[in-house]
Amino acid sequence: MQLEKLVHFHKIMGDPTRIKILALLSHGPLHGQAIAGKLGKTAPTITHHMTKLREINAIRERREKNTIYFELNLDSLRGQTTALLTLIQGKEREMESMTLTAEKLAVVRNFLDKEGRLKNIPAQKKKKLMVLEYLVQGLELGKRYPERELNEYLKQYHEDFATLRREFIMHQFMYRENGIYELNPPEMWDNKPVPSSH
Amino acid sequence: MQLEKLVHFHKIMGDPTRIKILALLSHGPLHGQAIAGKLGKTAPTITHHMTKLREINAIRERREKNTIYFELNLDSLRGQTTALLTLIQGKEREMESMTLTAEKLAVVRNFLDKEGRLKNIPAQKKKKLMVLEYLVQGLELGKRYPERELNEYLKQYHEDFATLRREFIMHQFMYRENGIYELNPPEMWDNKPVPSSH
DNA sequence: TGTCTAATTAGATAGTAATCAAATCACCAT
DNA sequence: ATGGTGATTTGATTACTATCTAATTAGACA
Repeated sequence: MQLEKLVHFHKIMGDPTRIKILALLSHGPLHGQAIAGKLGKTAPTITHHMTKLREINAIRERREKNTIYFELNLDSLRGQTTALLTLIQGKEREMESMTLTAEKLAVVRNFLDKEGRLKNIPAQKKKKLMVLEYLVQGLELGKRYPERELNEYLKQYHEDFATLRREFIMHQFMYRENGIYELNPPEMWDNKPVPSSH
Repeated sequence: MQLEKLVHFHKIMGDPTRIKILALLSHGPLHGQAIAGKLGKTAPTITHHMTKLREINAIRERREKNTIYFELNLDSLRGQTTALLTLIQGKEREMESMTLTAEKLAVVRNFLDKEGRLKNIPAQKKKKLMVLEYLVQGLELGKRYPERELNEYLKQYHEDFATLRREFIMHQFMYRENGIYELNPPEMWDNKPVPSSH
C-alpha cells in the first residue's frame, strides 16, 4: 500500500538524531564511527538509525576495507518529501504526467534497435532516466508484479534485467515489498521536477 | 531551535490516521464527527489528532453554530515538507532568496506613506505576503526576539503590531517558542514557490 | 432553564521505539 | 592462526503515543 510507505518515511524522519545524521551527510560521506563521535552517541545507536534510514532509501553506502561510508540519496529524499504534498493537493491530475514528451521520446529512440530492444543502458544519468520512464510505460499503475513477472517484461528490452530492475527501485519508479514490485506514482519518479505550487 | 520544529513536523506526519485525515480534507472542509465516521475512529481520537495537526499549523478551523469545520493549510504544509530538503541539499545559498525583487518592491511601495509607514495592511493575500516579506527584511536570521522587542519593531510600521505579529506566524515567516520569536528560513515563507529540484 | 449535539478532557492500556552495555561478527593485516 | 578495528545483534530499560471509555464542557435553541 502506498499510504504505508508515506507514513513510514515520515516516522523515520521524526527523530532528531536521524535528521542530524542527514545534515552531517549533506557535507559529504562519513563512516559510522565518525557520525557516532560527532553526535555523541554510541556505535550501536548509529547502526540502529542507519538501518532505519536504509529502509526508506535515504542513504547509499560504500565499503572501503573495513569501514563503511554512508552518503545521502538525494534523489530518493526529494521524491519522498514531495509525495505527501502530491497526495494532499487536489486529486485532479493522476495519469497526466505519465506521458512522455515528444522530445524525450526522440532521445530514447537513439537507444533502441530496429526490434525496439535496448542497444545499451545509457551511462548518462539524465538519459538513463528517460529510458527508465520509457520502459515503465508498459507497466500498470496499481498492479502488483512478482519479481519473476517483472524480469520477463524487462528481458524483452535488455538481457540485463537485474540492472534495470535495480534502477527502477533506485530511482523510485517502483518499490518492493516482500518480493512484490509495484509502480510508484509518477510524482515520485526521480526524473520529475518538483510540482509547482497549487 | 530550528531542528526541533522539523522533527516535530515529521513526527506528527508519521501516523496513518493523520495522513488519512489530511487526505480527506484535501477534498474540502469537514467537521470532527464526519472525520471520525469516515475513519472508523471515535471522536476523542479525532480531537487528539487535530490537536497534533494544529501544533504544526497543518489545519485551519472555522466554527459554524456548534460544529467546527477543519480545512487544510496548504501553504504551511508546502513550506514544511520542503524544509527538510533545503536543510539537506547543499549549504550554499542561504541569504540568496532573502532579497525582494524589484517588482515586488513596486507593489509594496503603494502601501507606504512618505515616512515609510504602512498606510494599511493589504487585504489581498498576495499583496499582504509581499508586505510581510518587506517588513521581515529588517529582522535578523538566527536572532531571538522577545515579544516586546518584536512589537517595538513592528510599531515603527503600523500601530496594529499584534496583527502583523500574528500574520508573521500564520504565514511562516517566524515561529514562536515560549514567547520568543525567531525568523524561519526564507524557504518556509508562504510567499515562496516550491524550490526547483537540484 | 433545560436539553441536544459536538468537542474536549481525564485516565487507562497496549504497543512502539530510542538508547546503551555486552556480546558477537566480519574483514584486514601481520 | 591471531589480534585489531569497525559494524552489527541482543536484551533490557525507559519514554512516548494512539486509542478507547467515561466524564465534562460549551454552544444553540426551544
